[in-house]
Amino acid sequence: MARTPRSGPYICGIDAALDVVSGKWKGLILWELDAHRVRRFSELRRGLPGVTEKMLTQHLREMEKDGLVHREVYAEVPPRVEYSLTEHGHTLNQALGPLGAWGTQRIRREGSEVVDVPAP
Amino acid sequence: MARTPRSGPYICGIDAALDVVSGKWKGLILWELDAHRVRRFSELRRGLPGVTEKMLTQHLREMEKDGLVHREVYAEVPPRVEYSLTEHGHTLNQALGPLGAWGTQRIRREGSEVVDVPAP
DNA sequence: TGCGGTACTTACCTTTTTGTAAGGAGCGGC
DNA sequence: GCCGCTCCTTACAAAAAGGTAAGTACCGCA
Repeated sequence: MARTPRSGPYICGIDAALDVVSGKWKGLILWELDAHRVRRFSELRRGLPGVTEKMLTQHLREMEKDGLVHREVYAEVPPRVEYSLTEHGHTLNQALGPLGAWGTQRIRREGSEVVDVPAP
Repeated sequence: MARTPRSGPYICGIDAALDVVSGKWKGLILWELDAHRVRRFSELRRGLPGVTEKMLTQHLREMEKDGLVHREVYAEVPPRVEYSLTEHGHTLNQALGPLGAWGTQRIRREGSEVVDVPAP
């Protein structure tokens, strides 16, 4: 998604919402953070099979800028950084609920493969 | 979004749903078709300020393949083609409802510009 | 001394998506 | 005859998104 011509002008709410969720891993990041409340960088990486460190940081930074996730850095060695959903991130996730249900139906209809990621 | 490695494997429903809605104009197309029930190609084009004919056909074809829109061709001269939502397209739109509301809130929060498209 | 673990950044390259411009088929109107 | 209308298609070009690989800094452990 474009980063520069960001933040509108939007034609409708869908537009504005899709803007913050579209990105290869954002849906999953939201899902992971919602399921676990708090996750460290490496936990997220392990939770998203195939994501690279670069993409993960990039997406997390964008979501932070969009006010969806909170980033807490602990000045320790080795470093520890914890990510969690903000209030807005949480409400977004709730708004995504029906969409997720629709998607699940679609998967069922199409008989597409689904990769199941076991929640630890 | 990728067209070739389509239809999964998906990790969750959100994933599957976002796959069919991500595309620069898909949200708006859905919105237009939901608001007017039936629209001709040229009406859609006029309804989506800035869309090119190529992108519009491309997106409509993908959405047709995804079972979201129905395409009715009338063998007339000049040609007439009417687009409408299928049952799945309709339920998708309903599932997008909460997301749209969230987006509207976000726009309000951020004070982003919104381009209002007058519904004819 | 060298390796592993953490959480990144940076430079570079490939793939995907979007845009630009042009053409086409058939008919009515001037 | 030529223009305009409709709904596209095609070739090409630009922009954006994603991916690869390497490097950084600090410490504990063997």
